Amino acid sequence: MTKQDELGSGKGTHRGPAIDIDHVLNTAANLFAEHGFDGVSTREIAKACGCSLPIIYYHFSNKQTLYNEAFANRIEDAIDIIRGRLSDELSARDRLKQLVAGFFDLFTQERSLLLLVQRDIAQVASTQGQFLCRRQHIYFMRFIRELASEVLGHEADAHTVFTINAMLLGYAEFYHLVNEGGEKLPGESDEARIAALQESVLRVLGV
Amino acid sequence: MTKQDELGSGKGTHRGPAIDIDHVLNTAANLFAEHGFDGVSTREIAKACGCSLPIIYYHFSNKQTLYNEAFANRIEDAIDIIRGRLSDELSARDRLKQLVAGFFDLFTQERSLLLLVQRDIAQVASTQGQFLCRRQHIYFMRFIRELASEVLGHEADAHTVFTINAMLLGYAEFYHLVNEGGEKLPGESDEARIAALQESVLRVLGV
DNA sequence: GTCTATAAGGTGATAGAC
DNA sequence: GTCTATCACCTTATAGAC
Repeated sequence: MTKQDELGSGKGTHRGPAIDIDHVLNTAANLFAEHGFDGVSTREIAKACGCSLPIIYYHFSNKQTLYNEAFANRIEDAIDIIRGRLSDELSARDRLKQLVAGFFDLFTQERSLLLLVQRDIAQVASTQGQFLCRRQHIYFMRFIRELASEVLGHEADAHTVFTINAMLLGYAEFYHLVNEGGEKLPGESDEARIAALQESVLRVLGV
Repeated sequence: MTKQDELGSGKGTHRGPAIDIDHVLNTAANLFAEHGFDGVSTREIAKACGCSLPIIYYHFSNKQTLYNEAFANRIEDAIDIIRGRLSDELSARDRLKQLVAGFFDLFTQERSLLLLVQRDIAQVASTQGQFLCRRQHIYFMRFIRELASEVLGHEADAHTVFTINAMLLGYAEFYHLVNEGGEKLPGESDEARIAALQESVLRVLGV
């Protein structure tokens, strides 16, 4: 929400901005994803951004705010990216398959996105955090329910939708776990994995 | 009662042990689960245990060691608990259903166990941590593969096993997320959820 | 084995000069 | 807006008395 002025709107007497807000948000998101909120210090973030610590605090009131904005900045477009890949001309079944493929691509290719979501989920389930991606979560579940219902020809029940959602997230988690862990992923290529995952989703739907 | 510990073999001139190792491990596991490795200090753990900080360091060489041992202590019996619930007399299909129910019960009833596993997985996928529950993970996947193969009558393919595993973990994660998040879980009771989850697993298998 | 006291350094955050 | 310097506190870990 709080997208900054970017540049140029200031007093104008000084040299150009020494800090690129978008760069800070991206760098912070990556570090938070890797090490978690408590695992990275504001000093480390400043250093990684090539700027001083106080300038961070000048633009973000505190560490939590920086985290929240970095998180939002990284995840805000995620749903739109998946949605943008759907072509309306296809059948509901094929759109559902595209949805699965889009989710797979997004969360396997951008590891930091998944890590942020993972940490977000874990925090909600422990310290009653705020569930920063609640909006996206609800939206995505509704999305699946609509497509699933269209495929089925009747309203999909809550449990099936819940399970499909869980399967997709769990799959992405295991994907990175197995991959970075040095073990062998199932299938020969990501295309084959997507096809198999789509097949599994349709099976859970019973079609 | 049973556990009071075996270090009475020391000098013997002092009063009894002021520290219960098992209590420390349990307390530490709970705190680490809630707040993560970096989110809790050794001081907080000592305080929660009702003992001094140095005595922690006397028994555990450093914080990481305490974490590893607390983690191991909490997760070591997990697989056995699930396995112990299986009765050999049943069909492979029913044993697979029991496996799913056991997994569900274990990871939904003991939230801290799931949180530890979640954090472990996230860490492997980021800082190349050690994957503390690697052994259990491999064991569980093999377990599923064996039962699934028996149900199918032929060797289950890697992707199906992978997906089922992912579905079970993702389900448990979402269970806590939705539950603590104040939203409504699918189904009317855990029994109904288990039944639906078993059904989904069998559908993924295609039986 | 257990304690008090403390070392050595990192943390979030800010004051104040420019 | 951006910096240097700094505050007050917290961190992991240990030394040394008992």
